Amino acid sequence: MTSFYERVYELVRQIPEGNVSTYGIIAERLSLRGAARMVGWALNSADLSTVPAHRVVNRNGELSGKQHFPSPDAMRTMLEAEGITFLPDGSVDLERHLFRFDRDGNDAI
DNA sequence: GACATGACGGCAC
DNA sequence: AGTGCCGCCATGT
Repeated sequence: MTSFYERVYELVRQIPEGNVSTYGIIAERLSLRGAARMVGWALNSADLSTVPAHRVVNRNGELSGKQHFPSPDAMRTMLEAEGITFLPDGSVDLERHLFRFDRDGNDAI
């Protein structure tokens, strides 16, 4: 039985390079609407080498999870390396990089 | 088994 | 428009 974490990981892995998603969208995708916290929590136990957790930001485009990376700047650096642009206020330009899982997010896991 | 915690989000004030 | 509170669900103690 697939654990709750694996579902989150599988979904996050589907976020293409140069794109980001939000905890809320992922939670909703897992029928856990309103429980976005669970997503971040799951990522906390995720293997950063196999799960692009850096591509998950809060609904405001802020890197709320940077403190959970090896280095606080790692998240931003990795995103920039993928071509993601940031707004003057330091948040991700969601208008430009938000990935919407356009019904292509394979719900079969 | 109950209580507190947590990488969020929405709504009320 | 900014701040605060409550809700949501899985895990750890």
